[in-house]
Amino acid sequence: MLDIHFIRENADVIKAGAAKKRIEVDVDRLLAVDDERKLLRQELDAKRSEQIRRSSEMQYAKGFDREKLLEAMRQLKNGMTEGEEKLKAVMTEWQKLMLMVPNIPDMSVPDGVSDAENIEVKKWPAQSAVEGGEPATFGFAPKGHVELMTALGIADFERGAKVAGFRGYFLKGDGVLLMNAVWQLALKHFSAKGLTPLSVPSLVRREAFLGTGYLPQGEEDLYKTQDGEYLAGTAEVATMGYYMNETIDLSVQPVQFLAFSPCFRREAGAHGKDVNGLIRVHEFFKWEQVVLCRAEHDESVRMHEWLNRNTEEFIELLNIPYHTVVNCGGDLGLGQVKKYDIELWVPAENTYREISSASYFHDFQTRRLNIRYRDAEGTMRFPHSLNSTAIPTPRILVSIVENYQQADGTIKVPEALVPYVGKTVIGGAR
RNA sequence: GGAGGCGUCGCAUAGUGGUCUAGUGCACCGCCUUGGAAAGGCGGCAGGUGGGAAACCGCCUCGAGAGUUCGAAUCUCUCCGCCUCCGCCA
Repeated sequence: MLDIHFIRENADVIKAGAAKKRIEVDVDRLLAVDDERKLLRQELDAKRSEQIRRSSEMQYAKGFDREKLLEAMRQLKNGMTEGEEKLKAVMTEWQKLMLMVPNIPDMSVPDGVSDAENIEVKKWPAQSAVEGGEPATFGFAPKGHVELMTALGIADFERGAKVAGFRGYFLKGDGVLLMNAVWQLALKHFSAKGLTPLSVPSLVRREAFLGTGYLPQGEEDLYKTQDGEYLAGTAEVATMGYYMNETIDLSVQPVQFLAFSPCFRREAGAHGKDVNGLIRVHEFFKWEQVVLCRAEHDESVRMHEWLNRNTEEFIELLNIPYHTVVNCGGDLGLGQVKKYDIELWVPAENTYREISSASYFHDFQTRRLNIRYRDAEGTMRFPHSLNSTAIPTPRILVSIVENYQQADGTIKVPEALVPYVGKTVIGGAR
């Protein structure tokens, strides 16, 4: 949510921003409703003021005076009830419209409709081994992770579907060790960056979803319980909710969390996509970086680069080819100002696949969540919020097993993971 | 799952229908006093929101929302949270 004063003064900027994001919003309607809101409020305030004045006279009034006062108060109250009802109706529309106003994308965000128009800003390793600029070289035709993992008995998709349904999976044996090794390495790497580990709820009440911007628009993508909670698709929701309705202290340092949680996604709009394997599943586990910092654009930009770089470094530890893209306007969410995606090389598909997403929001989320801090001058302000994937599992296993596969179908364990897996090769002689 | 209790300013507490512009203590900030401090004295000390150039003025908020009333921190209902006891349970 944006500040209504800001919207009033910058209606054209908002409209241009929404157009860049390909989001429809009726700013003019909002401004008209807001005018009405202010007018009704003023009328009502004047009446309330009179009511308060009169009712204090009431207690001392006797006999005829009292009767007269009572009658006057009744009429005043009738007028107030009418005004209150009008205001309530106006406020309902006002709030609905306010929740629809998107945050403004940064100048540096490229124009474009969909992820197809995201722009590569970095490729690693810098010199790709293969002509055409693509990174992976094998002396053999690389297999896909479903085939590899099934053959090694470290994942079971048939039984996954039998037990959990569409997009179900089991990890087994070294598959579990590999996932656990990624968690261990992530905990070590990101903690060392100064992030505080946080284990967070996945079962979360509606409020934090509204606050982070996943609701009201994203209802379709969420699982809901019979008690009214939702299953979060990311630890961001609960982590941002952590300080909701609180005043935090940012005088010493930003809030920096490394949150872990199971994640649940209905993938309602993606029925035909990635139907096999570990790329797109309904439940998974993710480490997420979440930051609250001072409400300064430069600070947001600095933290954004830092968060994204943290994840790039982690991928470099695993030594998997990747590139980083800056997302175009049409690929940005309602609250996002700018977003980077990190995409890892998936040899069997001969393409990069998204593994991480780093975004900043300015005060869009904290305003909705009512998280505040006192700045150096003592003024209450909404901090800036950012979040970025640290690492998702089991999706990362796709790139690990495909990039580290050997001709005989065994998988070399990335060096950084060896201490946690406890072996150098998965599969082969036992 | 059952029974009961409780949510008031940063913290602690007072307040059971109008005199509440929510009092008091602690903490915090400024000043006085002091060689410096403590103690003491004086003053300040909530967040929103609307009007105004400003001074200032109006309105809202006693967990949240709805209701009763001319008038609600106070009465009623619903929800949220916390505590105690019983039951069940990893």
